[in-house]
Amino acid sequence: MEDLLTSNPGELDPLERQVVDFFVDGVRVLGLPRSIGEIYGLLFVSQSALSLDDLVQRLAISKGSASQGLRLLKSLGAVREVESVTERRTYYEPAVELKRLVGGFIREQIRPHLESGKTKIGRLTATAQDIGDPARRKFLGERVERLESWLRSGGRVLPVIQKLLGQ
Amino acid sequence: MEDLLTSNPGELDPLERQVVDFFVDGVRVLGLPRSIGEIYGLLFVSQSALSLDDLVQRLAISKGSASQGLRLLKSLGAVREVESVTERRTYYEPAVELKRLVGGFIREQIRPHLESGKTKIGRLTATAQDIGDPARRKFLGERVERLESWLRSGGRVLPVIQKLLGQ
DNA sequence: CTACTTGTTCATTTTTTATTGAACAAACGA
DNA sequence: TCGTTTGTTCAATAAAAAATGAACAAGTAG
Repeated sequence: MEDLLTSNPGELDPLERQVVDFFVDGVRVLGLPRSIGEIYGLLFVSQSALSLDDLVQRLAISKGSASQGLRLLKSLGAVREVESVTERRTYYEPAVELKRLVGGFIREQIRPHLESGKTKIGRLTATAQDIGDPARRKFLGERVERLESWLRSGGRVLPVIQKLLGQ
Repeated sequence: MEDLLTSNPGELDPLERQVVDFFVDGVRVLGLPRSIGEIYGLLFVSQSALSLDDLVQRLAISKGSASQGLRLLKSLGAVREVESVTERRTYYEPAVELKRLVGGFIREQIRPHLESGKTKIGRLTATAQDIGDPARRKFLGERVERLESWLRSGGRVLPVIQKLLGQ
């Protein structure tokens, strides 16, 4: 009933398990769901590209999870689609260059927050200027100033991180 | 029934609300619970130090949340205890130097994961060496090598971040 | 000693987040 | 055309994380 030549036993071998768990823990630090770590981990340890259905079978996750997980990983630039002339179905392989991974994460998960932070500080500045008590207004002005300086620092540090990890 | 002179109305004014929400969103990016953002935010916008009970009253959170939240913030170096000779109870004020905040976050939330990552890669290396098939073993050796290089990069980048944010 | 204040701990409950799986769409071939 | 394969969407459910609040400890004052 089982084909020993395919790498599709419906269960991970110990090494695969270890690698997958490594990435499950890894993505938790980044605030991403475990399925993301499982998918990326299995691709990372696999010598050949895998299809969505391979992931569903081997990780025992739902098609929905696999589909959504792959979408996020693609948006991060962490997986690539492998074109096949003969096959209709899509295969995926991991991007393993740290530069690309970090770049995608910064672009998709960090920059948007810096941007919305700037907007919110703008509104904050406006609200703070309406404060009647001068001492209070001065104090708040300084605090808002501080927030702006934090965001500026963030904006300056990100490119440096990317440069340092470039290769 | 209500004392208009104390800053303890049991409800936040619009500006305080805005600042607290700013930090609630901010800490979510860092993977910390909202109560952490609420507490730090209220301290940040307050001109005088606040007690645990002040936080409970004004934010309408439980004593448990306030106590645990303050503990985490203290461990991050994000709040300071203010000593008072006259008062028995402890008051808290926020640390507002980015250097200190980032340093604490790296020390408490990032470094430990890098360390445990190193350990796991050690185990991984051992497992990979037991693989029979030479081609497979070679492939896995390269991938594990890649993981090590990621962690090395992380270890190199963190001090640079800290240096850049040191004012 | 008792009553009160301040704060911590942790089992339970609530809230939030992730996962599932059924319904659907699109592409293909027979 | 209809049946099959491949993949997406999203409402319902399950799992994980956070917040609560009661019980407790330690200190203080009367």
